Amino acid sequence: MTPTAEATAQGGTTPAAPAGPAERSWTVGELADELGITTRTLRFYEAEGLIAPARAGSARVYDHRDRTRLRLILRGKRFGMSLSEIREIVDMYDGAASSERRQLETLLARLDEITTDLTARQRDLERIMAEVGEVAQQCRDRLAQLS
Amino acid sequence: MTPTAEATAQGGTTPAAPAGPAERSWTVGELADELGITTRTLRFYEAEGLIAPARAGSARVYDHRDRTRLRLILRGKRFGMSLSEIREIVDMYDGAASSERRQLETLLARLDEITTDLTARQRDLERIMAEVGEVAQQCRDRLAQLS
DNA sequence: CGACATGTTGACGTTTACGTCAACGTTAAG
DNA sequence: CTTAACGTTGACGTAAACGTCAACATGTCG
Repeated sequence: MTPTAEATAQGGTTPAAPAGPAERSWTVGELADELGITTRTLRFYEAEGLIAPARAGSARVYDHRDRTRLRLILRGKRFGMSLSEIREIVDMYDGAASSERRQLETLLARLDEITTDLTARQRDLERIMAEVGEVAQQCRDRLAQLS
Repeated sequence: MTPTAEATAQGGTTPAAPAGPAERSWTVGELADELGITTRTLRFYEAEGLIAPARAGSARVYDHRDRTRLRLILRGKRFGMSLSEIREIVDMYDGAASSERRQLETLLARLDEITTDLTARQRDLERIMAEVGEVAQQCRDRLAQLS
């Protein structure tokens, strides 16, 4: 329904648009390509409440905010967070604009926990890198021994 | 079968054993408790070829090497590696004792790749921490505004 | 000697994070 | 107007990483 004037904001560089900072938008396919994921994944994340792109009729329309959020999500994934953990965090980005003291305080407390966890992970990472480095050194030593 | 003299190495502190540095060993349950995982997980890792504990009859007997390896495995898991990736790495720990030039060289190359990946993850982590820190700061600002 | 704790091997169930169709609507080109 | 490209919503399949349960052996305490 309503297929009237939906095809807005397309031309990359609107020459001299006086009242708009060239609001770029993406389709599922475009964004999926750019992020190196599939459209299925994007729809899945939406169903899981991780993102909520606008719609042009029934088609999804992603903006900069969505894109940023997605990159955050993928970054979280890359170092082992589950989608529900990620959702918890990205939801906080919205919650930080709250104006209720109680809500802000519990949010801050949770952020502290997360920071603690992240710090621990950082240490884990350093240890792993150190150990990988050790093994590499052993390799080099052995190679040297083989003159 | 062969349930003869298997119950070795039990008493924590053999009073004055002259020729042994008190080789400690663990049962599945003990090790699972210590590592905060279940016995099922330990058996699963074994089936997947990640560890190969000794046997006393049919019972599994883990030594220090197994325990170290397990901690490595869990460390890897904690920051998002799959079990097959982990297996690849822990196998290298054994491979580093090789004496074949070719093998050592491919191993070193792989270790370089891994290091690159780990470095990338480190950056991801730093970014996430920075962003979480920003959100926390926003919270504090808003709390301050509520005087 | 019987109960109980702990071990063993299957075999099957479950959750997460998507992949893979199928069936359909909508512009864009030829 | 047909075809093709891209979008939509289900519905079902799947691989990884265990959990759960059954059926059994073994050692030990009272």
